[in-house]
Amino acid sequence: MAPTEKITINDIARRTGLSKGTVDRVLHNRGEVSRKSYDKVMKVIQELGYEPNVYASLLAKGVSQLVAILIPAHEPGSFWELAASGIEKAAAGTGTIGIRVEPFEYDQYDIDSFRDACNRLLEAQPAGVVLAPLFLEETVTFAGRLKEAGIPYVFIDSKPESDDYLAYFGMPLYKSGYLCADQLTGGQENVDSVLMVRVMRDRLQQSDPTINRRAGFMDYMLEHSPECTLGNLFIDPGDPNGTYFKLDDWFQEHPSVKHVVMFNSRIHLIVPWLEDHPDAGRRVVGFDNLSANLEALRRGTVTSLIAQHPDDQVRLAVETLAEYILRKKLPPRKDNFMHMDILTRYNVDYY
Amino acid sequence: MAPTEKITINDIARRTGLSKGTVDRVLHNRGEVSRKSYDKVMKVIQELGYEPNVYASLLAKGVSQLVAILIPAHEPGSFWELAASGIEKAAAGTGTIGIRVEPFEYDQYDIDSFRDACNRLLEAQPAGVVLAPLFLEETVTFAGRLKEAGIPYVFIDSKPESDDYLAYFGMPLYKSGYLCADQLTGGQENVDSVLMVRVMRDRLQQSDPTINRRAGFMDYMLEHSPECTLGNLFIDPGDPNGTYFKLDDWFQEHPSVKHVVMFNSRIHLIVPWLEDHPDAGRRVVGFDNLSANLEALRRGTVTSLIAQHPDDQVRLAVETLAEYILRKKLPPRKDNFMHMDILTRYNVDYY
DNA sequence: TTGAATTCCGTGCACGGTAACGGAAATTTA
DNA sequence: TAAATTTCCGTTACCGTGCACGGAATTCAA
Repeated sequence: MAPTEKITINDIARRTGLSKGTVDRVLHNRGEVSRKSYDKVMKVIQELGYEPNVYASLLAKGVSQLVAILIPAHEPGSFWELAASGIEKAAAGTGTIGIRVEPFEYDQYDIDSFRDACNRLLEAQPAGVVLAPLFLEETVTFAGRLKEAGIPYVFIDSKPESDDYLAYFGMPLYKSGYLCADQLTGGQENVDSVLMVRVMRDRLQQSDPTINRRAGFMDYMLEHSPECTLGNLFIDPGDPNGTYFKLDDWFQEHPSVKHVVMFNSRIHLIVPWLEDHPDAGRRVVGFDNLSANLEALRRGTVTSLIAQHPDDQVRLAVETLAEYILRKKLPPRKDNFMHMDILTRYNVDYY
Repeated sequence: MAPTEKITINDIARRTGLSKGTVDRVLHNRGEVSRKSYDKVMKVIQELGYEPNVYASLLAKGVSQLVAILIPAHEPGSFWELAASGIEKAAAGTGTIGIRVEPFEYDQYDIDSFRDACNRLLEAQPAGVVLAPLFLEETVTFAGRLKEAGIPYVFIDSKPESDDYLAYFGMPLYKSGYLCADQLTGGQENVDSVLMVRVMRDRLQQSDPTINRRAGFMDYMLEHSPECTLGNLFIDPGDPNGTYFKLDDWFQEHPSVKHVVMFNSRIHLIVPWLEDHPDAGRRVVGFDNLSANLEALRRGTVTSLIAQHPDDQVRLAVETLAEYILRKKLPPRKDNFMHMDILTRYNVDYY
């Protein structure tokens, strides 16, 4: 029933006058083949357009290949929990036949735990790795080790300057800031004041997606509301009370401000204050579909969220690796910028 | 390396004292097995938690299974072209190992071509079918034939009252109308006038998603802008000039109307008129990411689009069928309401 | 009781590829 | 030149299922 006769390793053996053992050796570059035979086999493979049968290969190999995922521990309600849910999806679907997926987690505030996770990962001898470069420098050196070991890797969320990765899946960060500004202002020109709530970062040398987002945001504002005052308020994610009082103080001084934005996934941190001080005309925009954020969106406290699909990023990363591992196929694009979802209270339910 | 020793059909044969041939016969219910042996085998299968090896199975069978897709012909730039693109995705990815995907197309305005496509489809003896119920009654009877033949099927886009389908993937239509209204008004209360552009339908007994959308839309308006006048204008998709003149006439009479909406994928039909008569304060909302619609969005003529993912619907439908065909696994949910994307000029580029 | 028809089951090959094993041929060494 | 290596290649036994074939055991008919 197949459109064309599937050609097998035996066909190649026959056509070259060699045995399938030899053909297998050239297919997997494991040496012990003379130059002449090698060329002959390669030629016939080209001519016939041979493609190995994945089932047979997997069946013979017996073992499934491991794809390791290196991400921060997914505390409940955090951004990385969303990514982790993609692991199950990737592991579940038929999309990953012959591939096992295993997460290696670390504390995103503890660089030693990161190093530790890297080592554990390498010991597991994965055939491919998915990783999010939180610790920039460490990630680059780790990528070096992977390269040395001949293990392909795919970045998600953001990526370092490196160039040896198989693929990247993430959000266009600058653009997301731009979109964010449009959502915050509702397309209105000449907004006169905006509050940007930011998180104090004590961790060093981390890759910070919010920098690019803020840049995009500010460029939009410059174009559409050049006179706008952009206020900054820094809060500490570990200190809810302090956050609350800081917001109290800030709005005491700027009572007329109607637009509030945060560039990371933690808009939920300021929701308690906002709900204690309701304002019908206020617009609040944040990022990412954490459950706490979604709740606030449903209640109307948050006007809209800009969400990426960390689970899809993981899924696509795994599928890309699977395709590469099982059939040595390179992805069509190295850098894959993914769609940004706009979430409002009216489309959040079927998310 | 596998977590637990994989148990095979031979293990079962040994444990039951029967041969693998017999085990195979009970696994596939193809008879010629005594009641006693059958029970014994089933018992051991339960105990050991046997799961067949997909590779070996596929390898032995040799042929991959066919999943047939029954959709309207995808004229360039039409909604169904988007769905068709999902076929390639489904066929390409490793997601569909062992599964061939083949479209069977018909003219959505010609019921005979639909019947014809149904027959061609059945002759191909598919192991599963994906279908969109455009011709309602015909679809129901066709579903009956599928059921009779023991072929599982999955609905996309919309679904009839039937209950024998394996799964459904589609948009929550009523909700999408609600969301649409929110986008059109930008969250403003007390909009005073809206134009709903509608398409004349000559085809009968078709399932029409726009009915539910309009209902959701009108309920939103009733809640937020009870005084709003909802104007209707019917156009003929085959007559661009007539459309243009009708819009001319209508806006002659209602020059102050700033809100225009369409409930199907053809907002692009009124774009020429809109661009000839620009209005900075106008808001225009439509559905679906046809390329013509996206262009209009980029140019700012259309304010926002509400898009589903017809390609994802097809992909998920195929994967669901694959999972069922290859491993007899039922989908976690029968009815899968999918996310509605809000597209604006600022997030359209990475769509 | 014997032959024929059923029912039920085991055997063995095929599917396409993997990789260990061992041996022939070519090359090097003494 | 014979022996010791090295290079290169064919053979073969799997991997877990599917399925055709044929035979044994049982039931039925005569």
